[in-house]
Amino acid sequence: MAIQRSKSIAEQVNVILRQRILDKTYAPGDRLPPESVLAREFGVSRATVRSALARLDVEGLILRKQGDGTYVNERLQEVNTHLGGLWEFTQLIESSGYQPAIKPLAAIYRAATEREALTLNLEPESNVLSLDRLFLADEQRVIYAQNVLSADLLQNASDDIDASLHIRDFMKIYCNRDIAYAISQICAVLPDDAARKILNRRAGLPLLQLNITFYDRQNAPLLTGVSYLDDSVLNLRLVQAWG
Amino acid sequence: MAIQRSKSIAEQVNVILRQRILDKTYAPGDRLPPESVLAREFGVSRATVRSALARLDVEGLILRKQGDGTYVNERLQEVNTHLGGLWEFTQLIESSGYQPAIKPLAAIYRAATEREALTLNLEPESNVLSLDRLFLADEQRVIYAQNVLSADLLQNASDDIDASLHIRDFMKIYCNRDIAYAISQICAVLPDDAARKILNRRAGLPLLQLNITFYDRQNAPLLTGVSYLDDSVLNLRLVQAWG
DNA sequence: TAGTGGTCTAGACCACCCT
DNA sequence: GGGTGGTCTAGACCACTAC
Repeated sequence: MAIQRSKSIAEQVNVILRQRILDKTYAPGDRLPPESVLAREFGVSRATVRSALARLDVEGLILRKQGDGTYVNERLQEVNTHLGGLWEFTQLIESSGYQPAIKPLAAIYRAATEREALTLNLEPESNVLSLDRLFLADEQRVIYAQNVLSADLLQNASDDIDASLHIRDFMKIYCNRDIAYAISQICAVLPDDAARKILNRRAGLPLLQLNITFYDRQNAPLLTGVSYLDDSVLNLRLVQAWG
Repeated sequence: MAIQRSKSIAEQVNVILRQRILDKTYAPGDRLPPESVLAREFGVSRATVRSALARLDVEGLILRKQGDGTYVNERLQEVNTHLGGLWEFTQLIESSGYQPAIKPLAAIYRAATEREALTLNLEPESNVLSLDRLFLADEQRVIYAQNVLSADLLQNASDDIDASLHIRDFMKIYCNRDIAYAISQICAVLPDDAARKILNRRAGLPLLQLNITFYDRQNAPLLTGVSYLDDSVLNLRLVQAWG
């Protein structure tokens, strides 16, 4: 878990508060100390504390009541992800209580399909790297992900690519690119035989299909892919705070 | 460009900027004026402008680049929702380019099922109001929603309930309750015959199923339901900004 | 009424990108 | 260097809730 970009003060406060909620220093249903008290404790301004609390609010971890106080949401034991974490498959698996693992199935260079070239803004038939990966939750097969990126993006075109990395780390290490946002389409499908067998799924049962394309800050498409998610194992529970 | 004091200033600035993006005053790919200029134009502080821009950023409508500027995301024509709008079905339909309509199918009182009583924190067999509604997109049937709430919540227990309201307005008008957040589960299912026929769907085709429960700020469950979504008509396209 | 979160301000400094 | 967004501060007032 090498993210460690808790650089800003607000982010650090966020981490501390989250930890206190998780280890029940602030127990479920409890009222947190007022923002002014937290600000004094951490030696920061109230605005900084509010910035940290805002994230916890969006995730549903806390409930804020004007004129009253801020409370730990006691209903979040059963929820395994908030909306922002939808595309972090390993994190999704982990927060469902499983041990995540990524098993690379294939990493091959080939010509782009028409759809891929269009999505990635490439010339037809351009050379792309195709990554097939299987996500495991406690040895159970839960997500089958097929991703494609332009071969031109790869800087260290070594032959031994570590396809078990998080997609974000993969893009950073091999392409020196940062993912800024993603556009996705979610639908229900009956998987083809290949996907069905890889996920060890009985015929006739539907799966969730996620078509995801990642972009960088310059709005250049970096990577596109199709993922199949077995929702019989992985409960996709989301919490969404109301604006 | 008068700023009214009714809603928050940041919200009004947000609406104005969103409008300018939609009507192409700020065209796709364009750089927005700097925050300091916007602050001066609206006569507000830079923090307020930033608060307004933050929402547009989360929705993917703009891309912010440190040291450079803020740009209109030119890739958002095809996206019909951001994650926060997932549970606003009419808004979802509207932003897909269709005319939304809610057709009430049934509004009956009955005893709660075991699952419903558990979810809503009710005594077994409590009296509940069951609302069956069909969402139309340009006359096409796209979402079939079955919702249930405790009969005790209804204050004006009139016989003529308007079930064509948005669920948020419904809770406000008939129960005087505000929805604070929702916990949902999303999965792919083969619908039973009833749901299949209501949505006019061929047999054997999967649908998206959303199990949603709404809560208020006091963390009391207000309403729970199951919705079936026809993703062949309604493309569920989401944009998710990366933290 | 006292205390809470919600909002807004004015100003400061930093990190980063451009030329 | 000059300008941009990113962060943080100190202080103010408002809206709401509990008592």
